[in-house]
Order: sequence, then C-alpha cells, then structure tokens
Amino acid sequence: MGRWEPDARGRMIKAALDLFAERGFEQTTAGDIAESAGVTERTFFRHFADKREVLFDGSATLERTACEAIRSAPAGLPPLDAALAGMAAGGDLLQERREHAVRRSLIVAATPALKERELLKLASMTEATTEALRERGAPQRDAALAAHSAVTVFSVAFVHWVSTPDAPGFAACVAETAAALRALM
Amino acid sequence: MGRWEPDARGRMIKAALDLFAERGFEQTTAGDIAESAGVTERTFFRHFADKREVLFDGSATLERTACEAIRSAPAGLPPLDAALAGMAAGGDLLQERREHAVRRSLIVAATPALKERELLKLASMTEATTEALRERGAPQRDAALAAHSAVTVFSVAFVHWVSTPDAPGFAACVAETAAALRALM
DNA sequence: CCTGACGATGACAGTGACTGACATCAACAA
DNA sequence: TTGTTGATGTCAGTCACTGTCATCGTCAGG
Repeated sequence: MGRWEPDARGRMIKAALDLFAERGFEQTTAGDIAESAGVTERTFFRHFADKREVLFDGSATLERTACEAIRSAPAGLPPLDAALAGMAAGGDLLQERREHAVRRSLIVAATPALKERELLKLASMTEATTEALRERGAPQRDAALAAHSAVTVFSVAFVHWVSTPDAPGFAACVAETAAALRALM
Repeated sequence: MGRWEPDARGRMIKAALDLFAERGFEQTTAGDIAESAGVTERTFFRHFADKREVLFDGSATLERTACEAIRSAPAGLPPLDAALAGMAAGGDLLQERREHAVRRSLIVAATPALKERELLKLASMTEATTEALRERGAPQRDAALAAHSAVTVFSVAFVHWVSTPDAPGFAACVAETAAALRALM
C-alpha cells in the first residue's frame, strides 16, 4: 500500500462525473475535481492527459474488446459482418454498466467539447477496426468503408439503446440497425 | 473604409496557414498569428472562437452547399442517393480550391487537435444532412444512417482525391466510393 | 536492521488559450 | 455638428496544462 489512499484515479473519475453532472463541464475546474478526490491538480494531470480524458477511461478497453472479437471471428465472414460482431462485443461491455454509460452519455451530449473528444475516440475505433479487417485480408478501401459503417451502426444503435428504458440487449440494437442500413443500400 | 487595413479575417487565415505549415500548430501561438496579420491577439479571438477555428472558415459554406443540393434533389430519389448528391456538390466546392484544400488537409492530418475539430465539423454535416433528409420524408433512423453513410463516403473519397495527384473529379471519387460501399453490403 | 533505488505524490513557478470591461476613433446618419 | 455604430486596441484576470524539484512510504539487497 502506498502512502496515500488507494485508487486515486478511480476517485477522480467518480468526482468528475459527479461534478460535471452537478455544475457542468465548463463550470468545473481541474482543481475542483482534484480537491474533491483528495489530490492535487498536478496529480490529476499526471493521470489524465487533459480535463476531457477523465470521462474516457474505458475507451481503450472498448476498442481492444471490439478488435479482439473481430480477429476471432470466423475467417469466412465478410468484412462488414466481422466488424459488426466487434461492435456487438463492445456493446456487451457497456451493457455491464448500463447506468454509468447512460449517465455519462448525458453529460457528453450536453457538452460540445466532450462530444468532440467522443468523436475522436470513435475515429480511433474506426481506424483500429480498419486495421483488424485488413489483417483478415480485406483491401484497404473495403476495410475502411466496412469499419466506418460498423461504427456508424454502433453509434446509431447506442443512441437507441440509451433512449430506450427497457432496452433489448445492445447486440439486438446493433442487429436491428445493421438490417436497416442494409435495406437503405 | 475603416481605420485599418481591410480583410483582417482573411489575413489571419492566411497567416495561420503559413505559420502552421512552417512551425506546426502547437508551436504557433495565437499572438504569433495576430502579429503576423497586423492585429492584436484580442482581435484574433473576436473573429475565431478558438485557435483551431481559423482553419475551418469554409466548413459552414460546405455544409450549406451540401444541404441545398439535397433539398433540390428530385423528390423520388432515395435518401442515400440524395445525400450522395449533396456530398458531390460539396466536393465541387473543394475542387475549386484544390491546392488550398490539399495544403490544409496536410496540416490537419498532422495535428490531433485539428483532426478532432474536423471530426466535429463532419458530425455537424452529418446532423444537417440527417435533417435535410427528414424534410424529404425519410424516417429518423433511415435519415441518420444515410447521412452517416454519405459522410463516410465523402471522407473516404476525400482521402483518395487528395492523395491522387492527377485526380479525377471529386464527384467521380464519390461515385466510385459509393459503389464500393454498396458492394460491401 | 540499514540503505539505496523506485514510484506516486506535493509544491510551485511559468506559458499560453481565452474572456470581460473599458477606451478609441473613423465612418455614417440625423 | 453631433450622436451612434462597429471594429479595434489595451489590460487585467482565470484556467488548462507543463517542467522541475522535493518528499516519503515501500521494497530489495546486504
């Protein structure tokens, strides 16, 4: 055990979520979050590259989970289907902490600066997905298009999943949304 | 005529592009840009909401152009095709200033903070496109999916158009990319 | 038990992005 | 002639973020 209370990182994440929900993102300083978590502002910036990142701690895990699912999908599966399997796997992760995901999404939706960061994370997921599809043999452009489409489905499905109180599983939302997309083409 | 040299805004945009290309975005302060354009830093922030915005002056026009094209598309055209027509119209705008578009895209691609802002602009274009498609009678989810798909095509086509020296027209890139997307489904 | 490397944190000064408030001054209208 | 307007300058202030050095439990080696 260290000299200080353990899990400073977790405390900062929780404090940030609470404060952002109460006063809003802009009205909360990094110092406020740090103080509320019992650390200094400097420590906050040692854990998070910037003030926004404190709300995106799980995004790397989400991306990794999705990519692993894609890599372990049957070799014969077409790129888009493989990518969608990845999105469904990522969705399972959110499903395990639905309440947190919903609360967080409300804050993000209310703050342009956070929306912007979320888009960057989605773009990162798109790039990672593209790479995973390339490893399966898809040509660059097909991989990019399938990845973009899958992430689109993920986003649209997420909005539906969040706004539906008694939601079916996230995977079901993905399947439904994917079907609608195919119908449009 | 005012008390000062005219077109302060245009001078700042040009100065920013030059300085970002020379030293990079982070190594250039807002004060540097202002000084180089012969104004004060305060004036810079009166014209641009933040340092990034100076590189996104044309995005509102691009969005408006695309939406107008969608609204004036034949009523019977399916949502995706109408949206793609909008993207092609937007592409024509870039085509008129290809050199500027390419130079700018290099800077944006090299700077995560600018990439992030670009994603926000694309998201805005997606939302506007969704709304335009809804006005044509498309249900919400179909409109959102078609808009996302069209903007995806726009992005992928743009990368190809930029990286191809003797490019065919932007509209041709859009058509080609759209065909590839349809083939994936 | 002593000791030195290690790792997480605190303390503090500094830069730069951005904002609010007020002053200035050419152009233009009454 | 005078009052208004609009774009700008000036200046002080907050806050995001960084570099640097000091601190002090922990743990391995002696």
